[in-house]
Amino acid sequence: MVASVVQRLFPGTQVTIGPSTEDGFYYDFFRKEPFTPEDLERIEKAANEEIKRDLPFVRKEVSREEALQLFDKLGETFKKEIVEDIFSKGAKTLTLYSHGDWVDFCLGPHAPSTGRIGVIKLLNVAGAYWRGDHRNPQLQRIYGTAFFDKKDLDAWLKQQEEARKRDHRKLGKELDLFAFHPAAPGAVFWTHRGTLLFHALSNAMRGLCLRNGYQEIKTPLMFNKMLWERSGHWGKYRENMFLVLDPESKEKDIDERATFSLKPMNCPSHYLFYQMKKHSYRELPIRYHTQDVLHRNEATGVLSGLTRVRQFQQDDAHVILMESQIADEVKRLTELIKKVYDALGLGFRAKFGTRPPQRIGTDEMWDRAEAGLRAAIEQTGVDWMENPGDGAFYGPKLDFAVKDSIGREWQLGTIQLDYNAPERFELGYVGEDNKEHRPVVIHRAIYGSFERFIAILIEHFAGNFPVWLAPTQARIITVADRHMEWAREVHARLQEGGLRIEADESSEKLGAKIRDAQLMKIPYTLVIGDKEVEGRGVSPRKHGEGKEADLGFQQLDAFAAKLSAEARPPY
RNA sequence: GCCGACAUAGCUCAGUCGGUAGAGCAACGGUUUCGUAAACCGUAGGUCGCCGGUUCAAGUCCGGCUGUCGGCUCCA
Repeated sequence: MVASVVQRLFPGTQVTIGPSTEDGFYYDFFRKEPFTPEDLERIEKAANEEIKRDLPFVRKEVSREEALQLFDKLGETFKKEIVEDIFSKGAKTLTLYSHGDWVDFCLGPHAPSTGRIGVIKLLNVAGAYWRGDHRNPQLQRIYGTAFFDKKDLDAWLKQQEEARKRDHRKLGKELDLFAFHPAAPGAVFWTHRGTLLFHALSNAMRGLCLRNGYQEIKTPLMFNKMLWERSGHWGKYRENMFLVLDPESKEKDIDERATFSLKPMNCPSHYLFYQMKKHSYRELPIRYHTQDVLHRNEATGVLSGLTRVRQFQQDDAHVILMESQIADEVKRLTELIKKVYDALGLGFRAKFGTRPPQRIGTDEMWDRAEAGLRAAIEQTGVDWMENPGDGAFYGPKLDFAVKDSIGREWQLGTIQLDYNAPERFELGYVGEDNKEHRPVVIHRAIYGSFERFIAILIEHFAGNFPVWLAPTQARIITVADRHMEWAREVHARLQEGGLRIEADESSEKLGAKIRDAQLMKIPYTLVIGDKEVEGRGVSPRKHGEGKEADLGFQQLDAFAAKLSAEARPPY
């Protein structure tokens, strides 16, 4: 119906496709002039008037010839292309739906009439490529949604607005966690508070890896291009790599001038590391964990807050193992991921990417690899779906995805089998038979990148971090200056216990200091006045509103023990 | 990279028709010493993202660039 209104208001506009989405719909149009925000308002108004006319939707089945003739007459070249497609895939007829004198095809079903639609709200307009291919003409996509009545729409809009309040970019500024500067697009400035949060996560992962048979290593950040040629990155990934060019070189070709590249991934350097010694089958699986900085030269248009950056760190690991160990290892990994996500309360979905059309290795190998992954995921009981053909060319994978506050799904953790790398790098181990064998590699990350993971966590907790993650775990505030001495002692003693404590020594009133601490979403505010000085204790106030917030007087040692317990990572 | 929008003080934002930039908070100085979400008075703070153009005059209009945002493509 929106398309019919667009064609009436903007003659000459061609229609293409207009499917429904999770929370609304979009329709792609081909028109030279861009739709302005004002145009959207006009379209929305006209569409809602059309609803009131309550025109019936009429269904009709037509043959290929009839359909082509119809859309040819209407001058709808994009529609004709889809019609051809539908019939070439074996359809016998095409279902048309019309209302008034406007007609489109659709599998249906449709509502009986336009009056049933309720209320339409157009949200925004964006560019999109015909058939999702950037070599094709660019279309204009109008996004919108519809509800049975205005009240539901308003409620939904309000909810969207609430979600935007927990946007990590907004909270990152408000809670003083990170910043960006035009001088380094896509690279994060972590503030002290943000760095504390980063390290809390990073150290928890270190501990987890240490307890699960990993060795943490660090490898160079920059490598001679010969390494990338060997790994295949030079051929497949070079446009995403930051290259170091030889200033002396007179070569025009950037390929020839390049000498080194910043690493976009850790894998090749882990293979080099593995090869520095000879390995026995008894050592396998060997697990290397690295949290080094990576650089990927992402296209300007895709950068977005912390979720898509050019410089980032992963909780990356590569497991080198025998094929017979895959099923067991994948199960352990899936359980590890589940443990971490569950501890944080993150709802996630696993996506099982199976063999793509373009791939290496035998079908028998893929059968084994996919079966191993499938068995592992089924045993752990996590929510998963199959993404046929979404595996990497070198092996199948499991991706773990979580939604952000506005509903966009981001891939975080991943488990990928790799049969290609061991060949390229000629990795080997000495087997029981005293002969050289080829191992398999598993690439895995649990957080994915710290940057993206932190973005998701900020939105998930709306900035209200649990004590173990909170940059400041408690802030000390005094009622009057005469309480400063005890406050400083409390500060020092808690800090000595390894806790992240700060003190507000300003001359503000208590209420103002409480408010400041609350706005920073600090888990505990420790009030110190006459009572606390005398009793050698503190009066903690838990973050959040309400009468229960004030926990009342507590001895310092008792509170310190409680806070320390809460400060321990849950994994 | 492509399409569109946006860019004003540290932050959030106002700035009408083109006539020489403003608020609140934060900061700084002073006063205040107070018991659970904002004490009071004062001061300072700006190359209106950058470059160019139109104009007697540009935050305002036009063009280019950079960055950000919403999508698309991409995402080993």
